[in-house]
Amino acid sequence: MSSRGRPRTFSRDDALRSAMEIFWDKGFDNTSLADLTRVMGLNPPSLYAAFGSKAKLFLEAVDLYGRTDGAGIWEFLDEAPTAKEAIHDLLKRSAKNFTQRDEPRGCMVVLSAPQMEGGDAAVCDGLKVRRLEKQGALERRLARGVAEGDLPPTVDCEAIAAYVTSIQHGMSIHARDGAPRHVLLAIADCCAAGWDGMVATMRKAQG
Amino acid sequence: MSSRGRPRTFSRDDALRSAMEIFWDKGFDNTSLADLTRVMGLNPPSLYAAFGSKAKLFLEAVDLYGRTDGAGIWEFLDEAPTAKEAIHDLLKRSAKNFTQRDEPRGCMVVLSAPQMEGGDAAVCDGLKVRRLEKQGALERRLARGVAEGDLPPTVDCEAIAAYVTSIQHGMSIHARDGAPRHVLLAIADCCAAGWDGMVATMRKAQG
DNA sequence: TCCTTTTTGTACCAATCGATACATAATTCA
DNA sequence: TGAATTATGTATCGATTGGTACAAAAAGGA
Repeated sequence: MSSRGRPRTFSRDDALRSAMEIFWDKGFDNTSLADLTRVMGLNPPSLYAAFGSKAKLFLEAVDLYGRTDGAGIWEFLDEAPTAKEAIHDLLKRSAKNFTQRDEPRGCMVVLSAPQMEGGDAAVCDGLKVRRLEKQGALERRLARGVAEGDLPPTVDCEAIAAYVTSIQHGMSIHARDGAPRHVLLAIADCCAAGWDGMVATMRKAQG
Repeated sequence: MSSRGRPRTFSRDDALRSAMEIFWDKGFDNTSLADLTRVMGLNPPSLYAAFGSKAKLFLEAVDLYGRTDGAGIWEFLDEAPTAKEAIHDLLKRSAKNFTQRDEPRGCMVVLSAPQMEGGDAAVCDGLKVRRLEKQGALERRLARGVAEGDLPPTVDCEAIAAYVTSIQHGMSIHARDGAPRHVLLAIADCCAAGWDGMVATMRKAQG
């Protein structure tokens, strides 16, 4: 593409990963440009030339997170033979992923920028969109379970998807509060233990 | 007490409530001193004389939240005849409380300051302590259910308490993401629908 | 009345925030 | 080689941050 001009002396990918790590650890607001230039090993003009702005860099970092450290959580969702197994596996993977050594605890998409008034709109919306995308994927997986017969047609897939993401998002807060891995795994087991009764009892449009 | 000196011209209680409302809406970091002095109707020296610092004001505001807008959620916890009813009521009240008109959505204790590296330690720890206090109250209510026989003695009260708070904390994020009230209520119903199967299936120390 | 105590408003502090101007260095293309 | 292009390091921008110094004002106590 652009081979003209002075070549950059840093790896864009490495710099982006460093940015991801500190954004994940400190969050968008608590991470300053001084932090970023330090861990990325470059000066502000290079950062802005390569990434545009702090907010754009953050969104690229979130995408990298979704492709790397955050990806494993969702790996078995579509491969699981039943919706029940898919959900239980998702929550167990979340429990493990949120409590790994040498990594910030919890999910970057949930924690790194609170959905508060006055926050950077692009950043907050970007994270919200990513959260809702995963919830949509979950809802589709549940609908597939209905189509394949391992879930009764009476279940409300939207409600259950919201229920499961609620548990998963709450896990991130527990992880940041210091909950040990076995507690997060126990949360996943609570959901699994109640599953059969839930899908048998619940009905759509209970209003 | 101290009747000497020039009397203050503002109501400390009213000012604190105004501070609570904007902290709840914008979060600790996104709320500036300029915001606070504007909505509280006083100048910085008066704010510091009355409340000490931004962080101390915030913690007082959180306490006020716990005594007022956030209190209703927990009202029926100890009065409910069974643990199951107590939990289902707690989550239904949370769903309603988190989606009220003319109030910020979600729980102030969960949302207003993310537990991130580099944040104000007193603020983050203060919120964490309040979260864990509620989780402890929940765990005690479950233990009471065991003692009174409406829960089998095999259940892991710590795990279930973490499971329920996970759902509740996740609800706050859903509320901020714009989920309508009926979706949050459906989450509460999912938990209730699975309850009997969960307590019948789960066992302590499954490791 | 005078002294002490406390609050008030103005004006301001040093520090940090995200973001840039500018000159220089390093490369490709002609 | 010379022109065009891009990246680099230094030094800094205006704005905003949380927090105060200071003197005037308003009360009680002697």
